[in-house]
Amino acid sequence: MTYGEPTAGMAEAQRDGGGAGHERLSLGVAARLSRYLQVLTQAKKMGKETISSQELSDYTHVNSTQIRRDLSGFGKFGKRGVGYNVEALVTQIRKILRTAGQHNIALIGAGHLGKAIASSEIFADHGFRVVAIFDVDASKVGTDVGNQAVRHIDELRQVVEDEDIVVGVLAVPTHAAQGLANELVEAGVKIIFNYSESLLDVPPEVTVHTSSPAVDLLYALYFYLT
Amino acid sequence: MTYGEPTAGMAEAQRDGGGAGHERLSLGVAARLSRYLQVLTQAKKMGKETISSQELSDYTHVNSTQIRRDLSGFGKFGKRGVGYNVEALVTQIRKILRTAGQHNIALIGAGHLGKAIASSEIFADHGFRVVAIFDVDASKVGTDVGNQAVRHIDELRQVVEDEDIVVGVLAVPTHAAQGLANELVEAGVKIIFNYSESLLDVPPEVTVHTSSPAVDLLYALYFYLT
DNA sequence: TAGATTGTTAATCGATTAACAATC
DNA sequence: TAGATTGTTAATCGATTAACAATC
Repeated sequence: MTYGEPTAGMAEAQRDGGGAGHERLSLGVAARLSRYLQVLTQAKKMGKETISSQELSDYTHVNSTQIRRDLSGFGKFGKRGVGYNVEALVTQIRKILRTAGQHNIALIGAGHLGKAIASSEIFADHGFRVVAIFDVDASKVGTDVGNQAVRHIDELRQVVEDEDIVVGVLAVPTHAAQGLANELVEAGVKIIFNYSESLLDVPPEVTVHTSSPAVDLLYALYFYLT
Repeated sequence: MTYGEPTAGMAEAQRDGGGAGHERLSLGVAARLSRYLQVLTQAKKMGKETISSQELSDYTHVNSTQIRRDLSGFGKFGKRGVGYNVEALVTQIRKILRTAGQHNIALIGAGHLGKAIASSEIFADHGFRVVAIFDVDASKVGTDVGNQAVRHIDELRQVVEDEDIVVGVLAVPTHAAQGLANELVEAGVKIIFNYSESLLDVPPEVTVHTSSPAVDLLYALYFYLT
């Protein structure tokens, strides 16, 4: 039972790999592990000590058998009759996803959405730290948002370099998104999280992830209506 | 894309009976069609008249052969050598997803996030209309957000009934989310879009979709780091 | 015509699921 | 022990891909 290894010749280190696995996870496995992590992180905050695959299934909508299968590919993390230790599982999954460390992100846009993001803990809980907030609007530059001073976009390149920023979050109007995406790319950012509706054109080495709540709603609605 | 979101009773996959489905779409197909719709909607706004499966692939990260396969299951929408007519395809997919109509939604929370959502077009573009905004904070009630007056949460039940609201969007702090989810459920809402981190417990007939940008970032980061 | 792109097939691979023995 | 839940198997289903004829 190997997970996502279109690359041949790496069949080892699977069973009890834990963090020792060297294979790239398949897209599906990586996506699901990330979702388990989301639930586990919150469960941990709520003081929950153990969690069963069925409970994880209820919150993630992933089949419980598949959850057990996903996890057992990396080790025997559970205890029969009991479930999984929440804290230990968080640690294991972070190791598997190699995202145990801290990551600095740049936030572009100090409007309502930017403020909401800056003051939220959703990123912080997963090791992402908003180290700088930028805006093009001179009247916003210098004001405080989420205990940081808003900087002018001209400082972007320098900050990305100094802070080793890989991720940029675009919380700007749709019409301004492509231009600011270009600036992020030029500054060296590799992952752009796009909250606008704009279809962003970027070089192949840059990944764009576009938030699309309406699409998610359409999808949920379809299954409600049928 | 949302990977693997099985719900109970999704076993009815679509039979390729050649054409207009009366059958329920598989989760994967419904999720992908929703994403095509997102891109097409924006492409239409930008004045694009035709789009190829390869272009759709670039923006959605779905294989182009699969896109053609998904679409050809419902009809011959494309023109060889040219591509798909954007406007016609939007209409077709809306029909397939049975979300061609308008849907009223209730927004809970008039903070930064609530304001960002209310003034955004992301929902409106897909036929969702925010018909009411609620908050528990008396000092916010009556103020204008996105050209609507904020109402007190006590009015929720009546408004849901009057406006035939199926979807509720929770843009509130994590600690308040469960209580307000309960109110939404009691008011008769069937789909809750949760922007907080809270793990919401709801009855089985209600669907919760939790926004999780940090999870999406973790996922993107994994593929950048490996 | 020449180039582009769809619609479709067939083969393969990965994901999903039910079921249940193992074991806490 | 009795109940609960994991870890694993085997079967099935869906996704992915290459390839290419059809046709704009």
